[in-house]
Amino acid sequence: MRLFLPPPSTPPCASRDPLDAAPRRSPSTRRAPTRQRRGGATATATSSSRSTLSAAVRDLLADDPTPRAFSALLKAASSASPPRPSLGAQLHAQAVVRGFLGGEDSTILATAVLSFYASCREPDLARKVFDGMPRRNAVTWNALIKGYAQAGRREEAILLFRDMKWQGSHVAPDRYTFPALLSGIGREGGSGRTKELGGALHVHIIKAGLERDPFVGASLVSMYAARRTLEDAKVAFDQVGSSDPIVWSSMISAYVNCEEEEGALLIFFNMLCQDIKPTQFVYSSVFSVCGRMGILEMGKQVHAHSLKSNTEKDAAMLNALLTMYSDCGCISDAQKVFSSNDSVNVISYNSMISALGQHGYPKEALEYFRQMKFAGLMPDEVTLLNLLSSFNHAGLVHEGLQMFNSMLDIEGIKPMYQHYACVVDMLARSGEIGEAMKTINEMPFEAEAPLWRIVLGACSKHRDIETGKHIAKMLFEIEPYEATNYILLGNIYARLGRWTEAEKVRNLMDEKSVYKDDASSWIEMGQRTHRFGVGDRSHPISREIYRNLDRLISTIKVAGYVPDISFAAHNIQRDRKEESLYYHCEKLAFAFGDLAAPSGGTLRIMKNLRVCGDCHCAYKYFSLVTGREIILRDNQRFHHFNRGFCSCGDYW
DNA sequence: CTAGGGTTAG
Repeated sequence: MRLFLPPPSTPPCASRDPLDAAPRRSPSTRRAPTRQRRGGATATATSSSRSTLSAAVRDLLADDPTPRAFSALLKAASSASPPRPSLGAQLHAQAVVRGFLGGEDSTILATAVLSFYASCREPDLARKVFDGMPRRNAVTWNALIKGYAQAGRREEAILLFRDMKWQGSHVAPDRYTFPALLSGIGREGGSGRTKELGGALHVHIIKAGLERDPFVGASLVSMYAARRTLEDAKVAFDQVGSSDPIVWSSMISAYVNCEEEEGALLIFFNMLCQDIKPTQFVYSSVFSVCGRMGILEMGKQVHAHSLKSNTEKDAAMLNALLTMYSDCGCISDAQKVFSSNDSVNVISYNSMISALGQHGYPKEALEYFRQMKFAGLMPDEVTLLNLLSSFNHAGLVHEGLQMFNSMLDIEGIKPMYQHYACVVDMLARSGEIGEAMKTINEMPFEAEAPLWRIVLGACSKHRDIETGKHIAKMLFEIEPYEATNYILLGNIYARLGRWTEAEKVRNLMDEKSVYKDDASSWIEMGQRTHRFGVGDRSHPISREIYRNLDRLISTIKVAGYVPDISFAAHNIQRDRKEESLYYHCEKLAFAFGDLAAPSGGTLRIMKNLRVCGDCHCAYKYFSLVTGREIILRDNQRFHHFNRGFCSCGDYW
């Protein structure tokens, strides 16, 4: 496997100025910043399409325009990004003035106006046009249905679908109707009823004989995916039986949506076997899968594949690639992807800021933030959230609070729930549990269980037993089957050495049959991923791994490591607790990596749960005695261990 | 230069 990026021998950005890597953009070429939408074009593309479109409208109105010309320009205006409602409204008004609308033969132009409003998320304006039309055809109905569906007004879209058949006089739903409808009913909100609705539409599709249409099929698959009914999505996918890459990409994202990463990869391989050329959409999804799974080698291979296949790179694909490298622990490669991207957008910056935050580089994140504004891109809610989060990971409470308090005034972004949650986390984590509770009480949102759980975790860390008990009690009522709540409360007792009470909490879990996901850690070596559970002896060279681990433990003990048995499993006798600590999955993964990789090299290790406190301490010593850099990803963030220190500064 | 369609990234 060829490396297309230099191997990660260069240290992460700690020693590099991220601005060196970032592309230089001249602010003078930009107009006043406009807020970028998801999926929007880059700022450069936007400003040019903006001017040409305005010019076209000017030219048109100066001439003696025909209805055909109006239709064509309306079409162009509805695909402008960002949407420009005023331009279309102007054309609409001019068409009225010239008497082009209202007649029997004005259906096409009126439909063009209608779909322009629909594309601007103004279904009510579209409806007005619709109601004023003497004649309508299938295109008209479909455009209006789509307008409502995309604006999230499901019920009205469905009603129109029904009316279309009865009132539309011989206008039958066609292959355009179902995608228009399905794209709207999949999304969040709604409940059992929409689920039935999806199935009912599927029946309509079959009755209409459209189940093999790729457009219909792709939207049907994605509708089921959004409703998280993967089995139904598979049925729809098989029914299409198409080699259309969009149907396949829809199926891949269905797996991703339903958190079936392996399944998504299998579909991808299947696709390659059948010689179906992956699109940017497919690569984006697969990069994301590799990142989530933390499988760098696979990610690199897919990256290489995308380069060889001459797929045109787009912003979304490169952003997914960037995130893949970061998620696999390669922050400097993520920066390289950013630098080589000549169509960076808000999401590129957000992704980079998020990555730097997770890896513990708040200053560098802030630099990208400055660079972003300098480039004329408007920070959005996610930008601010990622910055706050980077401060939180680094324990920069003062800076974080300052940014939070000024975000509305300086950036014009009103704090949302997640911003408050991040601040509460920040306060609680740093020991200001009273302030955290105060913020929860004063914020304009109701705290949800995950936030309470964060505060509970902080109570455990800072030994605040009263607040912890109070929160735990509440959480047990809201979500009695969430194992973490019990474990955190148990930890509070355990940390204070109150073993009987800790035991009581654990017993409560058993009584209610509440289970936690088993901890596991994995490391890639060559083309394989090696996964370890706690006390796992299933690895082919298990003996050598344990021997190496024992050796490592003795060495780090000499260097000063003292085991912390408060992190030992509960159901173990006291005198065995210390020993049980040694066989935590992350220690096994390191012992294996240390054996299998050339000495002195960087090891990247992943864990599905939060890293254990004792293992965190042991890793610092591991890095000291083996001279290795260790990059550990847990379910929260990255830890970079080097020469006996962790990048998190023991604050996490 | 007459109107309508599906799938990606933080």
